[in-house]
Amino acid sequence: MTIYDSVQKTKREFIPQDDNRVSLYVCGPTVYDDAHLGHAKSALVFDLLTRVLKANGYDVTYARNITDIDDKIINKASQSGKEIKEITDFYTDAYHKEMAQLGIKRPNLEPKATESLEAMIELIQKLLDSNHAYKTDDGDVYFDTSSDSEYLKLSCRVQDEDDKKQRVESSSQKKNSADFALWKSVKDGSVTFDSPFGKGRPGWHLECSAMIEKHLAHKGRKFAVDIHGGGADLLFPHHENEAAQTRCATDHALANYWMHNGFVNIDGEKMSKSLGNSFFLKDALKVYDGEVLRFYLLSTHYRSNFNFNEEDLVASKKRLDKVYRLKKRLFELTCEDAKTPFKEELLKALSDDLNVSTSLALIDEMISHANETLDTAGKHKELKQETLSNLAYIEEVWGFGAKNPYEYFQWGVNEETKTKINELIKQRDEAKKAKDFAAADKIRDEILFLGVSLMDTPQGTFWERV
RNA sequence: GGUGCCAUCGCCAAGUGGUAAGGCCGCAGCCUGCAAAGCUGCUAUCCCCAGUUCAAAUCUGGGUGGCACCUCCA
Repeated sequence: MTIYDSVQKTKREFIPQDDNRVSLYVCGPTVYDDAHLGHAKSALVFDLLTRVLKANGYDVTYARNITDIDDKIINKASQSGKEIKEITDFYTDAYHKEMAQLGIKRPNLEPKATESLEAMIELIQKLLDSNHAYKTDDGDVYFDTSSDSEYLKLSCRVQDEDDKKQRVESSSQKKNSADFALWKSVKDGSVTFDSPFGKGRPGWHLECSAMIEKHLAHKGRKFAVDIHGGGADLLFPHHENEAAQTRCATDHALANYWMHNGFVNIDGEKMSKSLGNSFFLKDALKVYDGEVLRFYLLSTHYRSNFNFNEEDLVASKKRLDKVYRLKKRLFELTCEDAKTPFKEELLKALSDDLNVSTSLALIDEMISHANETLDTAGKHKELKQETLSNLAYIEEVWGFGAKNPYEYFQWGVNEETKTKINELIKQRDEAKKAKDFAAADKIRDEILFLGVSLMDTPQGTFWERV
């Protein structure tokens, strides 16, 4: 398997440190608001990665944190008059439910910041003891970036000297402008946690380093984790700072491979609060099947920026439809597991830094070939078995195609309408029997008006939501 | 201003030296009472210029045009 390492900026053969055991850490959400499509993209990418790693025989331990200590959460609490925990529990729960609708499996570990304070304090203490951190008169603790010769190497950045001076003057407590807070003291009596450095709260960057050290780190190895992932924007400063902390406080580097997923834009514009164009997952899920969103959001390479628009989503859905139509043709047959060339090819494509395009092209070709053979006369028992087995493999590795195909095509249609459609289909069947095609076509138009298209087959008339 | 990324058919999108995958849309046909679905066929020489090479979308240089990060952000 190969992975593009976004720090070395090159594709590398993936070799875990510890036999076939893989540790993967991904920066998760700060639970103060609803998840948007960007959160979905990130969670999807690493869900796919986990599935591909497992399909390659690796034993994967996947951790994704929940940031439940943060100024934005605290602000929201004070504005709304709610308790912190009420807010974080609500959004954590919503996050899980929405991601589940996208077919995203829960990671093995989901450490919360509030449950990792000891590990954070321990890490700060180590940094203070080794002179990589210092306290200010205000009671804050900062990481001393000048103490780390490797600082900024991860994100390949160059410190601008003029800029450096200016910023230090404006915040005199810091030794260097790039220094970041490990512990912020809180004096106004709002939300605080106790520590040997006084009351306060931890810095954001610290959380991930501490949680990795506590839950995931390979002790005594060169790297704490095999793969560290997150959104492209996190490379600097978040991952740079994380890596610095771990490097200076422990005997290993943070990660061997770094993976950063591209951004989701909406109709060509960056999602942002100020533009008011954040597309929340909960809203998208009202209009589209979660599985369609999964397919669409994963249909382009994870490192490219993704431009979400309805037209492309519709085109993407049509592609997924084909998987389900084939499944429909083989409905009621049971599947025996078998090794097929298709599976090998599919996995090979995905194992090349998640080459989803090639993988999807293989799926299209497999479907086309199966349909072609099924169209020609004959029983094709072997082909049917092989195809079913291939479809099951797609479900396992890609995470789509698991639904009942009839239900898939009728997604979002309420029971009342379903009854009405079935009634109209009966009427049309009678008209067809009587060779009254004008009446039958009129009924079909009526059904089409309900947003449903009909398909007459030897097994009867079926319908799909358009 | 600094750093980095990208530019392939109407749209989405693979392909990093050997002569352009796949999907959507469109057109023609088979099938169908007619459709839908499915199948078959057709549809690009890869932003521009120069260079390296037997050979370049793919490498080098220059240009043009996008984008991202540098501040909380997936």
